[in-house]
Amino acid sequence: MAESEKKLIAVLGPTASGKTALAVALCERLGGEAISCDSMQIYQGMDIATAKPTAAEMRGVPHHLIGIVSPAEPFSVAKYCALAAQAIADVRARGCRPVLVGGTGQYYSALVDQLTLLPSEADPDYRSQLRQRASSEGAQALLEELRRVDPEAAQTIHVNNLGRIIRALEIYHTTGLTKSEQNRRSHAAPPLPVTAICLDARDRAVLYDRIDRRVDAMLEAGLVEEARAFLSLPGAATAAQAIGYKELAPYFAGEASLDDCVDRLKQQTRHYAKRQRTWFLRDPRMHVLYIDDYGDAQALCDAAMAIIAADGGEAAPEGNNNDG
RNA sequence: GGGAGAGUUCCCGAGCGGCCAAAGGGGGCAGACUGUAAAUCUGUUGUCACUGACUUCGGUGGUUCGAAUCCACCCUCUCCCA
Repeated sequence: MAESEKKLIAVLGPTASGKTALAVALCERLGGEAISCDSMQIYQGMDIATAKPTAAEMRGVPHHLIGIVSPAEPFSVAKYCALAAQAIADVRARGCRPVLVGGTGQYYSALVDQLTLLPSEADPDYRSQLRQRASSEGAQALLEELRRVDPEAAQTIHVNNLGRIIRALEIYHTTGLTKSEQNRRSHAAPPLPVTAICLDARDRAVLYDRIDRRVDAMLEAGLVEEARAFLSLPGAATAAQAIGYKELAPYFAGEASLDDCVDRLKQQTRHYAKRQRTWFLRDPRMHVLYIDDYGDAQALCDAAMAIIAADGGEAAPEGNNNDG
């Protein structure tokens, strides 16, 4: 089977679930290259906080879309999709198997469902204008305005979610099409054939323990200094949202102890992990692999290979995968 | 030893005679998500036979038609004077 006919492989899951290790192992077995699906690892710097794979972890497997955008640059799903589609094509052209790996659900879904994200770029002036109106007239007024042009969208957006209200109005303002209409048109292309594997833990304590240990390791690796440097940079819209920096700000400001900030950081990471699970696990195409079902990385990789084989993307690996 | 104050549901914290299973926040649990997405937002959170009943506001005993709220004593903690 030609590489271009084989399904894309995707290794997804909550943070600290072991995506990188599994993806690298799969690449080694399948002759693959990893393509990151991570809204924060895409930025330059920010190495510790975003847990970018180290050279040792990559074990020589090429990784794409990591550290390629300046944190000062505005980034978006649409840009990601374009870059990722190109990366997938490049890997295939090289005769290699693309293995998507990451935890950003929105990027993953937009890419794999091949959403056609039409013309509407952000319009900063219009946005700030709406934001002003929201503070003077209230968000309810904006929602009512949206209801007039796009009742369908207004129905699904909560008043408190101002960002979504503004974006919906912005879409109409910049394209003349409603968000609902755009959403319908976005499904012009068929979804990419993919074997998607989501890592998860049956026992949530297992995942949370991994998160705690990872944060501790980040601190040892110099997270505090990286955060101090990052926070002193001028406004980096999207990048500034990364978990790992803003949580330490109270410490730098002398308003909280480092320990308290670190606890907060771990907490925020757990919340994030939950949101990731919610996103990935609702996808009916998702194959779930519970990390606590497997004794070692080898067994986990065998299980993943079995899923890939069963999903029609690859010949079954030699050896057996039955003694998990 | 003397004086002042505090003990509330998983945590913090409001309540100070009925409208209190008890505001608000945190945490937990669940969910949404189409150019901010590691973001933003929603629901839910004593128990049960769940449009009702039952148990709960440090403990015990009172006052009252009625108490988390008032009284007495006890226990614990904080602070001030010795």
